[in-house]
Amino acid sequence: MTSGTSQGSAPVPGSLPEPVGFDAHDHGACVATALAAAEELCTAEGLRFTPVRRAALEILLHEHRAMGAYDLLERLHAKGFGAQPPVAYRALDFLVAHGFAHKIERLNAFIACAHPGAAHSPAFLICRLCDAVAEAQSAPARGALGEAARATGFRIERTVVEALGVCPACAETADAEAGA
Amino acid sequence: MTSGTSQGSAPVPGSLPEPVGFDAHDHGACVATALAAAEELCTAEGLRFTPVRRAALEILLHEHRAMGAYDLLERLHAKGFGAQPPVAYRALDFLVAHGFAHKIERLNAFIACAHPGAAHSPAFLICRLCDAVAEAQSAPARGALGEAARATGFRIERTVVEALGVCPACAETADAEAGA
DNA sequence: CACACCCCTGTGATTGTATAACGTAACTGC
DNA sequence: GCAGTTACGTTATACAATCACAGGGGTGTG
Repeated sequence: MTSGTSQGSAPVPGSLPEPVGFDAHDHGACVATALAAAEELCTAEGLRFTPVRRAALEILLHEHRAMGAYDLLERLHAKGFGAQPPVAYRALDFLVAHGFAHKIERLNAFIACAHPGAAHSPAFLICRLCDAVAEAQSAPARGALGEAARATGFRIERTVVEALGVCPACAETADAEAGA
Repeated sequence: MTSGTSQGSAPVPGSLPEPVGFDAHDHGACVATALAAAEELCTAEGLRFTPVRRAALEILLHEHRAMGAYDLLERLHAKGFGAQPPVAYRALDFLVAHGFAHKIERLNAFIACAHPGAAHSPAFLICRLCDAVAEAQSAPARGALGEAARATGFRIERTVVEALGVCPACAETADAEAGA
């Protein structure tokens, strides 16, 4: 539970945080499902799920990892869309604003939401070795900060919760190397 | 109450997040105290509290708000230090690494630590209108995420907790404007 | 003392992230 | 068709961060 994002695909720690290898991955189904859900949600809410926005979400879902805005821009351009930064940023703004994607502040990167539709304030587990990101729920964090905020009269609207550390796969590899 | 940082100096919401007006502020004393404490800590730990690093901390303490790296760089340069980004980033790396300052990921900015010396994992309250930042404690947040992490085998090393919202001063102004 | 070594500092150049500003195109309702 | 609104395309630029390389000033050893 709570997890549901990357993690499983954890690459070799020393390597670059590249696509790793989705060649024979069965993302196809889950990507299609998520896209359909997003489309339905947009229709229901009167939002315009335009081609760029759809393509951006599709790419994020397909990659299944945190992507930089310029990475996304490159892919969008390859698909025939514009090549200028605002193309990517406007699509990302839309996706983030409506909960289809999240921004990982620590990485200056974006990732498709793992629990689309559900109203949630997400928390992330970020591996500092392979940059894999897992999405969890953070509602409880409001209890801790909420008190401090109430005491000072601060009105919380949104929270960013990101835990840095080492994912299971990388920890295993690191331990093995340390032992050798 | 946890606070202790900016907040009190809250400017007009529409205006720029400028220094506001520290003219007749009595920071002098607390800046000196914090600097002395940092120096002592460095001596104790065998760290080199070099002139650039000291000047950087002094500026952050004096400003008493979240500063961009280039803001800091400008000030350092005005004090006779180098003018290139690495000058500021290296000093900031040192200060952050040893707990004398924190990075506010959401703002890509840095702020002097409000509880120097004490081992802590800080949380921040960030006003989206005036960019004022207050530092609180977040240790409890680990309870929430800690469980999720344990379940997945993720080893947490550091947490970033940042709450976005509206500070008391800005809320007051906004309410007044809404009523008018 | 000479030497190598390491850490810190300085500089130039480059990459990456994000937004401002402006005009245009497309969809909506009348 | 026309006006209002929203999204898109393009140019340019501000801001954030890193790379690569050149000196300088300690310290420890021979």
